[in-house]
Amino acid sequence: MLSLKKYLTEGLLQFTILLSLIGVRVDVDTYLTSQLPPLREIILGPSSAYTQTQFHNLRNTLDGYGIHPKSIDLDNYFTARRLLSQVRALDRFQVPTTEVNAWLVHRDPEGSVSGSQPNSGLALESSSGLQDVTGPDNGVRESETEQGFGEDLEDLGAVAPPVSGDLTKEDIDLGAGREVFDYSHRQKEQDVDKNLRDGGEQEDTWAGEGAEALARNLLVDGETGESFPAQVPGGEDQTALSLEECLRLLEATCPFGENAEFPAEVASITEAVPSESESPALQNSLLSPLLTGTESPFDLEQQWQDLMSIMEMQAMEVNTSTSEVLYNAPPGDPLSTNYSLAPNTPINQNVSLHQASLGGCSQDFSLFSPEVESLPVAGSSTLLPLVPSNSTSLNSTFGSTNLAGLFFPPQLNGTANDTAGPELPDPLGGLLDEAMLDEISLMDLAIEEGFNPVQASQLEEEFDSDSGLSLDSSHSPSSLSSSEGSSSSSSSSSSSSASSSASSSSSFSEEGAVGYSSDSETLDLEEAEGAVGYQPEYSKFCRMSYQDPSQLSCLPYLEHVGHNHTYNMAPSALDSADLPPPTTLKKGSKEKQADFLDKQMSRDEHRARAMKIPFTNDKIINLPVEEFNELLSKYQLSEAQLSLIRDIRRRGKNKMAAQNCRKRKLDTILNLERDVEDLQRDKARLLREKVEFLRSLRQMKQKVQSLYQEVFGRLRDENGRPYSPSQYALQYAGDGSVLLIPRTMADQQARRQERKPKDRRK
DNA sequence: CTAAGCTGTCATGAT
DNA sequence: ACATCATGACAGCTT
Repeated sequence: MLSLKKYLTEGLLQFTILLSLIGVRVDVDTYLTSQLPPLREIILGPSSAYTQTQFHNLRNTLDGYGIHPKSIDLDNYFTARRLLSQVRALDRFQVPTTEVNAWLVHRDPEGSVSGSQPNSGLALESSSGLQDVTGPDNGVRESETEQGFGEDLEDLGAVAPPVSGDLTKEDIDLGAGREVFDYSHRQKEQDVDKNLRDGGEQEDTWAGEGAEALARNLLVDGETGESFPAQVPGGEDQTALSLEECLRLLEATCPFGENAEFPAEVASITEAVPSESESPALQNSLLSPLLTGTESPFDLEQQWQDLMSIMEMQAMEVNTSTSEVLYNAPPGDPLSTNYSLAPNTPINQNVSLHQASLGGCSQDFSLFSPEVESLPVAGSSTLLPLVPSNSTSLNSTFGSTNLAGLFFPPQLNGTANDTAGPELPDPLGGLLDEAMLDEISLMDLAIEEGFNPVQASQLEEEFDSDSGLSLDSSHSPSSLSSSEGSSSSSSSSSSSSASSSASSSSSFSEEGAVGYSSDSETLDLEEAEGAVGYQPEYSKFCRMSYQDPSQLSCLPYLEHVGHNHTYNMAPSALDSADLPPPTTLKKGSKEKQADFLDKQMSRDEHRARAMKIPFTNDKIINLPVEEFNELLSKYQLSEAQLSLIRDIRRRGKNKMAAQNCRKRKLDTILNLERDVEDLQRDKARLLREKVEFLRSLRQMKQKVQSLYQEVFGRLRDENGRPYSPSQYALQYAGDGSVLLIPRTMADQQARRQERKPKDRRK
């Protein structure tokens, strides 16, 4: 019993560590990158440690089957201890989205993560498979870290296509088997694989033991997890119970004391694991061609789906706030809930996408390729030979807990495609299409700009600066307008956008101060004239029409002018007729000056002169009503003069109004143009961020997957034998604890969860 | 000579 | 009721 307890404790501890890692965000990278070959190997997969079978074999090799836990892996003690410390740091494991979000925020260096990701779940066992799988990823990832955004994109999308193309039947099968939803399908595949590799020690066909287990589960089915152990046959039941106890103990104390032995075991395992990437270069070379072209779209698609899934998960969490028992927990468990939602959930999406890719179908498929290919494909290829049972078991377990969705890339969940695939398109189709377009555009932008994920912030800044440039451009127009001298009421336009405020404000102030420059200029000229040359001009004017300004001789003309359009022609004709002859022909510079001034004068000014109006048009137009009335009252003016003055004032004001109106119009257009540009930048930025988030999410999923496998692989029953992934699965309870339950039960719960969400949605 | 743009003006409605 | 503003529509002028 003691030994059993130790084993259980070990397993629990490991699992706890895993969970903590998941929740806390362990630095897998550190382990991987750092000089800890063993762990790295374990995570990355080539090593036997990763897979249950492998681990088992390893144990046999090292210590033999019944080896005592303590003797096994003292080496790993430190590693385990480190993990444990991290775990302790975490209060409790919580799979919920919150955790996921945290990951997103604290994204680990891509290089390290990426290295683990692709391989994590799948590729562990077969060296060749591992090489294939890991090689590409590693190469890509590494390059990714330092490379630009485009490369990231490539990384995301690039890997998939090649892999898909290379996928063998086995791969496809694995993908299908992986699917969380279709458990039976998975099981069968798993069984087959196991039989081939492990000799099907514990694995029974789904129909066989699985059916029984299912039946038991049904009995237990229970809403209460407690009953569960009883359902499990013999040792399994005990195991489950013991696990529960262990969990409690862990939660209560989480001491290392007894567990010390077990950590050591972990360490040994880690060491045993081979280096992750043996043939990265080869992989890269193979993949590189594919990656370049279509990767980005694929990746984007995938990420988009991931994002969708995250959002859904969050929503689900909110909905399913109620806590649930560990065994029955599925409904309460956010993950499980999500899982149930599968079709709509990210997981489902992934699955469907994955399938599409596998099927070699349409664009969707191609889109997904990046993730799918990178992880799932590689994993599948490797897994088929090596870890059939593990992969399937993992899938099933994850599926039950929703974690599957998180952990497993679309490919892993591949089998789900069959079921979920069809459903996905409907809800997501439109969005996806849009998203795809956006993403594509984003990609274009990204490519054009060549920004890296790492450089996202920089890019944003650049964008800001760009916006500044745009502002400048906008400024130029505004400045032009200001130069034009209109006193545009830019206030309205400026108010439209804060960004524009700077430019608009500047223009505004100028405008406000100056008013229409043209007007001011004219005014200046006029005033100058008024001081010096007004009379001369006037006389000159009057010569033509002359005689008595006050008399009727001018009136006809004035009347003519007074009329709307007709007057324009008449006066101008008069002016032209009158002025040119005297001035141009015989007079010198003075004449020319006068002529120039005349030309500068507006029609109304000419008219005013013709009418001998005693004050400037500027005053007529710009004086306040009161002052204007006073001014008029000071002079005794004829009706014609008064009429002309009113018309001049009216036209002058209308002229300014028109100028303001046009300026406003122009500003509005410019602001709209700038707004469009800003929105486009924001859109591009958001898309980049989305890509980043999706990438980090994927990495986290991979981490979780690898951790799950690692923990599960270290679990031992009372006999010191590893648990069969096909028969057992780790399930996360709402309270943060982790349970080892029969796969049948897990599957059942998963199905239940699936139904609920669907119903709810409908 | 024509087209396009700019500007001034008018008519009209809103403030 | 009046003054002013805003704006569409026109027409003339300039390029």
